[in-house]
Amino acid sequence: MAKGQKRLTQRDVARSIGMSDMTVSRVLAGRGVVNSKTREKVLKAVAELGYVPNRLAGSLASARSNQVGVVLPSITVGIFPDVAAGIAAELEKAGYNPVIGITDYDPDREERLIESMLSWNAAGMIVNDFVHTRRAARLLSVSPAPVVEIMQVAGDPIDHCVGFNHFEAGAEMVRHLISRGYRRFGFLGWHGMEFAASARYEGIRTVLSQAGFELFAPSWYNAPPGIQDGTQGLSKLRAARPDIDVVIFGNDLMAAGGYLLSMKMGWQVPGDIAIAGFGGMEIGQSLSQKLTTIDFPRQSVGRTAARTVLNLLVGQSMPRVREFPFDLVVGETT
Amino acid sequence: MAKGQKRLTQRDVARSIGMSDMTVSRVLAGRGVVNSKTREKVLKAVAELGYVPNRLAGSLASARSNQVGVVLPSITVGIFPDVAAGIAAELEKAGYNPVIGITDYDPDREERLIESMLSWNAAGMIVNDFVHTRRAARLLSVSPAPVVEIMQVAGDPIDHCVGFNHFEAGAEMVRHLISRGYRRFGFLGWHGMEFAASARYEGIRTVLSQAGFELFAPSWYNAPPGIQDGTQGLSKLRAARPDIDVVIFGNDLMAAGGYLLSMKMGWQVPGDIAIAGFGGMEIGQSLSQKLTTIDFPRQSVGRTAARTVLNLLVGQSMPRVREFPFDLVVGETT
DNA sequence: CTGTTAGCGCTTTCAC
DNA sequence: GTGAAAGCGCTAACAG
Repeated sequence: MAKGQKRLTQRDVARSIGMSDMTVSRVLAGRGVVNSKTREKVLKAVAELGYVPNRLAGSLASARSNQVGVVLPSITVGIFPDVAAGIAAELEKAGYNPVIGITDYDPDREERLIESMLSWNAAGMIVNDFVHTRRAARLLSVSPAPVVEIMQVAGDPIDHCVGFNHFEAGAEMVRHLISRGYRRFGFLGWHGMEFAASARYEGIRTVLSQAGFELFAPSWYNAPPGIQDGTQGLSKLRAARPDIDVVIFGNDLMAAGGYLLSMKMGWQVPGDIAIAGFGGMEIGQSLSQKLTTIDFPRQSVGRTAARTVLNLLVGQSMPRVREFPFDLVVGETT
Repeated sequence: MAKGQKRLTQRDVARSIGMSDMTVSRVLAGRGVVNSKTREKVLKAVAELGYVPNRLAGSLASARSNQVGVVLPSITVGIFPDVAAGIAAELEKAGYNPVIGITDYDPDREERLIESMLSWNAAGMIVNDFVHTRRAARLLSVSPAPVVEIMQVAGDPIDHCVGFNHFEAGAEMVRHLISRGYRRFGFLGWHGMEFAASARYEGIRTVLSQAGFELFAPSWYNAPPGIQDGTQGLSKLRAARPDIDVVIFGNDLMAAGGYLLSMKMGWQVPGDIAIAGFGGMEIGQSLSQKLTTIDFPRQSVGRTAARTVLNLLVGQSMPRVREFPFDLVVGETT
């Protein structure tokens, strides 16, 4: 391998065909007019030499960049993989690249990632939620790059936001369950740094207390829970409170875990126990009975967040707050 | 918001405390010696002004970068989310950032992403598998950045590789199943652009044909299959060949789908039908019966790939090929 | 349509 | 321990 060779420059390309570097720049950047024969000569030389432009230099000189910073708590959990995929797909169509950073739910890490991305002249920033360290928030608001905060809409965006009304999602789920006749509610979830989940829980709690129904919410997890947390959680919950007639799980993974336990134990769903989740993940719709859940258009939010950045970049004005509708999916488990 | 203001420079910081920009540079870059009082003055000014260094300029001048390009087919499918998380975690510990690109199993997109990352002076590159366009391979091998190809080990790496012997994983699974007494094998999976999956299939096919047993592999999917593909696939397979006594699924998601179908239909597992998967995903271990599968240490591969890049960057030599062991997980479904 | 000049914001190198 | 000069590789702006 040629590891360690000197890198070719635009000038090398220009020299090889007896032109100035500016001409090569014009061809490669696609700005300004160039004679079509000259253009071809340039492209041929570029291909032959295997020249790769140094965008660092270009971006420094032009103060433009095609990188968009994307800072998320996780790329493995819940709706984030799909959101990230949506962002990546939309950016790529426009010739932009996502630079993805994972905070692992740590605000300081988020701050560092944001700083790092801004220091690389990110053209725009997509970050999770409204909660940032004071410094991170300052960096974002001071930066000339457009900023889109995703997932939630109930808050005051630094710049722009696109997401869901999670409080309302929780509320809607409860209204459905009440209309189905359920009266004794259980909840299993986490809400550590997952503020959208907390908002959903608030919605659940509020509507239930308004309606005068009880909510039994015994266990909280301090990491994003999975299938087995749902299984174990439901097992304990039932032991403690056999009278609970419906359990709302913080996400579809947990709900699936709860459902699988119910099957194993021979509990009738619904009947002995009803089950609901959040997220609209494939697993919930793949069980023997389809899970009742709230489906969030995950890819769409990602795509819209990306489009918002891209549009702002070309000077098009965008609504500060973009709320996406969610879908109550009435399955067979309630 | 202050969108659109002129960006602060090192010189602004220097002026504000009556020093030269070089001194600020030394403090911020941590190179060279600076009087400790001067250092503090600089840091104070930096914090007060909210100065964020322009790494573009720094990296251009120093020809150094802390960005590592990571090019994967997907971040939502199979083992990739965990691999990516492992890479990100390890890079971050060392003060490096991953720049993640998603090819969606498109070689041309991979080429574009690789070019883009190299043009940003990526310090290193982590890419999936050994299959690239000719130009992408050339760009990687010509680049001064260390390159690590991940997932597979059976091949000739451009530079370095870390991954699994997928052929052997398939072979091992079949040996286990044969030892359990199964004789009529079914397989459901895809192997479009997922070369690791193809290698596993080859392992399966080879061992079976050596042993003289039949393999019925009717349906191929042209996208990464999920739970429901497993359900539908098994349903059709059973209709066509009720005598098949064990089905190997290309991944644990499909296997879970097959298992859930079996529960629903009242097929005994194993007995009426045995089920095996690949991946070691949570879902397989969360079913009423634990799934027999091959567990790949996904995070570890990511971490090791990252460490390989980081070590090469500091001049430490690394083995060209790093093979990770996998685990046969004997569950209750075979 | 093409070339020249200047400079992006930083770091390297060499003085002092 | 600190500063001055030069330059990384490209593009903006202007000249021709």
